[in-house]
Amino acid sequence: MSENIIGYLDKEGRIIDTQSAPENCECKPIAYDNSPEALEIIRHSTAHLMAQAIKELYPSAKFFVGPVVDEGFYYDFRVDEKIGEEDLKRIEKKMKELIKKKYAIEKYTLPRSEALEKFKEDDLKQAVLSRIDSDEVSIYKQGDFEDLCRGPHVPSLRFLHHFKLTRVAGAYLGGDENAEMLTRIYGVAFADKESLKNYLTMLEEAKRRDHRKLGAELGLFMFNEEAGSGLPFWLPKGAKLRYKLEQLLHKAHLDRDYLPVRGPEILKADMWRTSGHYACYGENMYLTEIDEQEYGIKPMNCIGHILIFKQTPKSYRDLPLRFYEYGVVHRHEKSGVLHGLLRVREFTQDDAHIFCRPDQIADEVLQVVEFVDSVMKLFGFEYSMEIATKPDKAIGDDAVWELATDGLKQALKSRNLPYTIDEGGGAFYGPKIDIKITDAIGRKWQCGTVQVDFNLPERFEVEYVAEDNSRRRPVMIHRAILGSFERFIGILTEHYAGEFPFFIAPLQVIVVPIGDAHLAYAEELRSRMRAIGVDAEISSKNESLNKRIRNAEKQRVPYVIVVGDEEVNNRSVAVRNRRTREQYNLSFDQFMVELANQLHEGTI
RNA sequence: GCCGGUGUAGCUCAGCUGGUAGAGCAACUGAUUUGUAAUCAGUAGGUCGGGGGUUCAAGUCCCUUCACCGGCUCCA
Repeated sequence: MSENIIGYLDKEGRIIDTQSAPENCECKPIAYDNSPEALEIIRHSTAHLMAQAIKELYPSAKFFVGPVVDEGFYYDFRVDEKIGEEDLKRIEKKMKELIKKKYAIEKYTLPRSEALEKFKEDDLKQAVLSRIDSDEVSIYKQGDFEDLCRGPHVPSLRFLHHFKLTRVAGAYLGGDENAEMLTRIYGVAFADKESLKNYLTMLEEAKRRDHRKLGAELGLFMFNEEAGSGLPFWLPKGAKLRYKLEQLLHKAHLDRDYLPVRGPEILKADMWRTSGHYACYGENMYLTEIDEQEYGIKPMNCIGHILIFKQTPKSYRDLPLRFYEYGVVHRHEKSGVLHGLLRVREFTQDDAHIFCRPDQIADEVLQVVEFVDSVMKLFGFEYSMEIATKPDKAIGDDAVWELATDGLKQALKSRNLPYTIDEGGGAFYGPKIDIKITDAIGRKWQCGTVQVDFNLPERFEVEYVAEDNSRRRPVMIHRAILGSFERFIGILTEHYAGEFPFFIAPLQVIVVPIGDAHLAYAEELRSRMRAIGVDAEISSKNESLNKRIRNAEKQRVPYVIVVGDEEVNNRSVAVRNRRTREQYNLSFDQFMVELANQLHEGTI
């Protein structure tokens, strides 16, 4: 065995560790490096090493499972003591001590029945065994620590060096909300020091971009403890940013033949019974009573649009009919899931419902997908699409679901658009395409969604008159591009690290007059900029020039312009361009042209 | 909702084993009128998240509640 080999890939592409490989295996060796296969082995073994360390520090610990996940690994276990962030350092230290002992990692197998007997005192191991079908199970042993495990593992602890335990968490046994909660520790591991360092740097970068931190620094939004959690307040800068986004998208909707509508915030509970929300979504709804009648605050906007559609008889000539609304919705999200602007209890969706004939579905879905594409490109997001199918809690026949799901698949296939399947992830009334965007530092977020719905039109007896004068049922396509303004602005803030593109920046230009003598000129510049719709402010407080420039830069304003004697005399500006990080001089008229061009970039 | 953690001036934080609060920045006032990332000086700011308890004495200990943070489950 070569020094550097930690496992093999067999013909089917499965990873086999050195402990399991047969003598004359015709397998491809896996070297100790950062390949996905090698990392899988390294991380899994690091999880075991962590378990061994935990067992030494907390002898009462019992272990459940310790798999490899996206960026690292975790191990779930039960322990009498409370484990906090500080304890991670102790565990890491113990892990390093264990490495020095250079234990080999050995494997042996047992018949299932013997394993059941061997672990009869350990209910968590029993739980693991109950999830395994095979008659034979494997045990890995390092020093005096052994664990029921499928592998793969590195040959020896001496291969483990570059790891870090990142967080402690609680996790339900088997992911079941009603089951016991175990302690989970997450960690990361790499084959070399540099990769670990890069990963930790990325975490720092994510922290630096955190929209909650930037939101406070830039004066975008706030929350108020007394007012209630999950209820955002938009501060002037944030409201401006949001307003610009709304305007931009409003124009885009009008260009695409959408019609603005608006429904009420609260509807009688019977409406929600008809729609199925009461039964399927009731636990997330805020209900109240008015004049002895039960009402529900809307968690979605569909009903309003349906009732507006039904207000007058519709002809096939009216279809597709596209209603859109910046719909404020309220959802009782569990307290523990609230997270800045990314998960709140009151939010505004850029929601639309397209009423169309079944044969128009594919076209409409594609148009929405193209709409999404142009918005994502505008903000420089990559994205992927996922088709989510019928969930457990759902309304409507399987046949209808299949029809709708096929419609979505066909639309994407017709343009060779790639997608993956999220089994059981659909809305209760129909399947959907979820759009997952990838931000500047590689994180994925779900925002936009397209949902095909045959069920609500049925329940509300929505119809149109066809060419042959018969009554037909339209299909509803629910869709959102941004998802919600709250979540999208949170993501945008992190994507741009607070340096928003000019066309949505809440404050676009700060004019810094060097002295009082230049104030009149600065004011003239400001009013001319305002006249073309540019948000400009003057920084004329009695502070040093350097400090005023520093403060302007900290606000991440796209342009800081400095004006003194020279500029007043030449009717020019000294520009600091935040995007290009350049400093240059322009006549004011030229600068105005530059601003107008930048404003125009926000058109889709 | 569940597990673990945190909560001191607008913000970032200090306050040892209980002896009734402190810094920097921000704010305000004055001086300074500045050429590209923090001018100097002074003033004012806190029922230590809320409520209850233990104690001669609580920011510090206990209970409870609210909010936030890291996750789980859920989700735009």
